[in-house]
Amino acid sequence: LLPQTGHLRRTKTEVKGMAGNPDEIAKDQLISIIERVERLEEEKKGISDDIKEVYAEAKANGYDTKVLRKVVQIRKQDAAERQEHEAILDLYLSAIGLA
Amino acid sequence: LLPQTGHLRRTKTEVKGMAGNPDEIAKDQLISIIERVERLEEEKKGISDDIKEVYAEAKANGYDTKVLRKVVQIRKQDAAERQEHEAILDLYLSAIGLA
Amino acid sequence: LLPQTGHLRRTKTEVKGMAGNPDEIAKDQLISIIERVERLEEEKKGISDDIKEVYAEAKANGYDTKVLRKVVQIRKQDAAERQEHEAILDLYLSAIGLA
Amino acid sequence: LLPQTGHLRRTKTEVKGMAGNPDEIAKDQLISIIERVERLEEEKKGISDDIKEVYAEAKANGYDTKVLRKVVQIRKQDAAERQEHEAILDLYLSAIGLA
DNA sequence: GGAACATCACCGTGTC
DNA sequence: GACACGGTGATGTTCC
Repeated sequence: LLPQTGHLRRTKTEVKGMAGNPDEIAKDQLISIIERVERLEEEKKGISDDIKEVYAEAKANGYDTKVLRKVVQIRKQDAAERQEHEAILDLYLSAIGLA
Repeated sequence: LLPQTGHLRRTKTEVKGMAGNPDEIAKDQLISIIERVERLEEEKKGISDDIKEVYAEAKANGYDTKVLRKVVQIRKQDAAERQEHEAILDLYLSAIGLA
Repeated sequence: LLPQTGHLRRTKTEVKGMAGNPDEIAKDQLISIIERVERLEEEKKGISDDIKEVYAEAKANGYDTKVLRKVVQIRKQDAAERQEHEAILDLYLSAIGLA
Repeated sequence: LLPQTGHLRRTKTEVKGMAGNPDEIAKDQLISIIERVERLEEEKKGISDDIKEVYAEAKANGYDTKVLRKVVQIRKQDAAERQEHEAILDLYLSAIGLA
């Protein structure tokens, strides 16, 4: 679990030092990583729930959520395509020395 | 696409009125729904990127991201399981008439 | 739809040969694939219906199908978990260089 | 877990009878239900795996599995529609007394 | 190839 | 008692 430093780590019981020793630091770092990820995933779940709410509200107003989802999807694709087209254009411009 | 109001809707060209007519309202509402969803999905993507960053940073510090992801997953499962066990208990109690 | 062989395929009308030409073979192969999948999906649906029947019969005998489904689910999870635990152990052992 | 007979069941320790008493029967019945479901779900999983295999084999032969899946889906929809159409036709025929 | 995500179908429930 | 709804579990797709 600990970062791989290229050698087998000393076991915890070998460590007699004060707080601040490498193992402690690594442990804190590990906990920090885990908790940051967990915090972000909670936020992400919150957003997902918000999206569901929007669709639920739309449905309550008589919209067909399946169609709505399709619309959002298509617009996303279009946006991606536009970006793609610009990238190609840039490529062409570069190719003829007009970057 | 428009909310189903139970009758055939007037076509747009029949409408001569000022802003504020039902079609306009419906259109605005539709746009509002789409944009709210799109905004939220952007936020969601941002969070996903943040999570990737955390893992990337961890990897740079020598951690095995595969293991890290596993740890996060296990902790999530454990939390879910605790909840699940309570739900099962309730279910069983109900089943034997001790709700 | 046809398998990509890396070159543009001859159109059907160009082919004058007897049965056994590549296009025929490809066509037969395609039909075979589709029909095998369809046959299997029918079987699968049959099994799903059988499962529904078992639950329906159980319900008729006074069992709470919700609880029954839960029991089946739990047993499946338990089996999966046992497998999972071994996988985690392997992963951890690898992580500390004891693969 | 046991079938609901409308009253709280005697606890097991109250039962002094020989094999063949109602509790034993209920228990056997319960086990039978669970095992039949589990057996069927295994079969179902087997079929699913078979389907995956067919697609894998098709892929190995150069087919685009995404397209293949689409084809299967469309054919299924068509079949369902045909059935639907027949049902509507029957309905109309009944309506005019030509059932 | 496996995990995360979105979609889809089913089941149980409330309503008329 | 059928139909619509929400929640839940399975399936298919995408990303890594």
